[in-house]
Amino acid sequence: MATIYEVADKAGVSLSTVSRVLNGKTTVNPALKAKVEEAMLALNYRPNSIARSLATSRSDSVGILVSELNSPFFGDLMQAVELTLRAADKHVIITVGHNNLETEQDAVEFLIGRNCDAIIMHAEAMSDEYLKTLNSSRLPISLVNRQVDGVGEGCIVLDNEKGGYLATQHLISLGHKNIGYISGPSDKCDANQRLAGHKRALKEAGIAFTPNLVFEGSYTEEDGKAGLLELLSGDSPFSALVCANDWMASGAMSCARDLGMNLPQDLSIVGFDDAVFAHHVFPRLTTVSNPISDMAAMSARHILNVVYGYKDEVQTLFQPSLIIRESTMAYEA
Amino acid sequence: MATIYEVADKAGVSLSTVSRVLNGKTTVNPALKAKVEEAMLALNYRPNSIARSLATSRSDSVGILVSELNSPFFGDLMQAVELTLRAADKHVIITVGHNNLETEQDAVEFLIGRNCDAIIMHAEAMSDEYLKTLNSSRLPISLVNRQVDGVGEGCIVLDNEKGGYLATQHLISLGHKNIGYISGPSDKCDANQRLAGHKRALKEAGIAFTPNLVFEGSYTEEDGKAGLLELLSGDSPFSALVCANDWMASGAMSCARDLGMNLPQDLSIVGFDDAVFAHHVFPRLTTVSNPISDMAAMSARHILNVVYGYKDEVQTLFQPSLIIRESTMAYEA
DNA sequence: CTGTTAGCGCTTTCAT
DNA sequence: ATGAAAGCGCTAACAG
Repeated sequence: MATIYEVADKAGVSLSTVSRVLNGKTTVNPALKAKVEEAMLALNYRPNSIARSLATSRSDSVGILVSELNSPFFGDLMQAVELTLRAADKHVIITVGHNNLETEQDAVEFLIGRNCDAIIMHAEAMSDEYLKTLNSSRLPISLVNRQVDGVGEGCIVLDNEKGGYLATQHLISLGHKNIGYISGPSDKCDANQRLAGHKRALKEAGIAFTPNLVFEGSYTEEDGKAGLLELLSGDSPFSALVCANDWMASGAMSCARDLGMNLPQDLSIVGFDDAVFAHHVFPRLTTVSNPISDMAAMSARHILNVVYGYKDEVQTLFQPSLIIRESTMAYEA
Repeated sequence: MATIYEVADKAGVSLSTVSRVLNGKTTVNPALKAKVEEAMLALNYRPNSIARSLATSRSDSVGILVSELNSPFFGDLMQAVELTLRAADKHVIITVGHNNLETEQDAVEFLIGRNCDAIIMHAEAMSDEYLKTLNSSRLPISLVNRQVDGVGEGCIVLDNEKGGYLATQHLISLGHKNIGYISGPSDKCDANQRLAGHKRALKEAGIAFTPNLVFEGSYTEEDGKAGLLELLSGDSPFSALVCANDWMASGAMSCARDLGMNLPQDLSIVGFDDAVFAHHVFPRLTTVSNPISDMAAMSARHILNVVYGYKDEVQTLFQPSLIIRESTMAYEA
């Protein structure tokens, strides 16, 4: 790989001149500039971004931290961030936290070591403290799906409470009165908010909340199944079920079918997230949309503002909306 | 961030000593070593991998090039590579090619500029030439799902022909004689191989190949629909359909249902890849497994061998297998 | 075994 | 507008 020296040599100028045409910040004599460009072409010169990064302690790339690489949710998140940043000529460095504290911290240190200009993350295990400290160091962060005081506009969140409300309210409007709820893990803030929304809808409709009718899962397909089984074995009957995400809804659906139930006649089910497969399941799943792509893009935009001097509006709170498909129907006595 | 100088200072040694304990290649006086480690701890020292990379032109990280970030297929690929490499303490830098020549080349140059020690890629647009050149430069590459002479063991491929054969053969064994085929784009090698397998199964069973019964799509859900419609409008009836991937199968299935067909009674369908959603569709999809995770992991292992001195066996050809679910059934006259 | 000294390829004052 | 020179944080000969 040709270096800037060789280019300077070939063009008969100093390396600072080459550097200048490279960065285009200051003006360079057109004639020299042409020579330099010619030399770069001839030598097939590619600037070494490592060297540049060492010299500037910038890198024109932002880190992303996701929990998993192979989930539709994180797929959408990564895709949106990458697209937004690519449009601004920034690169993206993806790391994985595997939902584990140590791995998440490793990932962040990797990114710091790589001179990332900022980090966009979906951190599940890290403490608020750590995140706050991180953000107040010279490395801006943006948190998707998590609210941490002290990170301010960097937090891009969904109104989960509203989503939970929407799901349950939909069922109530369909005439259901006994509604089961399969929740996410209670140490996840989004899970609690969704559940809170569920309770609010119940309360608003004058329906008493029945603790027996909620099962706490961990967002997996298996837990959807386990949850349904558990709820069914209890002594509180129900004609509808809301699941705090689509995976659990899918698990509950196939379990219900295995049990010989007819969907949605015997049980109305609503999910949450509108994952890609929501319209693949049968019956197609009524769910609450989670505009993760928009949120991720916004997160990227915030970073663009903060570190690269852009001046776009940023919206920090996103609204979910109900997507009615075929997995829910009116209550039949 | 503390530098190696400050550590050396604090520990009262030279920076080379610090460098030595850092890399652990040569022996260092235990007493000094302890001092250094203490100093590192006190200063919360983190080596700057950029600087190290500039000095060594190595980076302990390997690049990955995928076509998309948000597809189950590439999700599995990335996940497997990341896991394998993480276990060997290597990092991964992911880039996206968007199925576009220029973007793919950009991505590769980004990776080169970042001093990646190797690249694992699923390159769709790049020419064999380019790939070969790349590989013969000092940067080893590994190609998943693509065979390029000159890259040798770096090519990790699936026996696509076998897969196509399996799919069709399954249908034939079920008594079907008129079998539609929705193919992938004919400029994709895997698509052609799968089709070739289909033809072989037909021939072996003494069934004449009917060009009218094949539709060329581009692996999208929409094309599954378009394909079915096109085939249905033709004058060659068929009782079964093989789709060259699960997306198209899914599209064909929902289209068929929209048309009022009963599945699988009116039409048996088999897919290819065994994507996550294959068991979400209804009826659950009979398909051909594509062991992409294993292949990706193998690809990583090959890189580990070539650039980091590991000595594992590598297998370059993988076999697909038939996964029978509920979307296919015996032919009824 | 330890310290000194050059770089790695580029940016960035500082003069000119 | 251009060039010379210092330095980003680290590794790797080379002496000692």
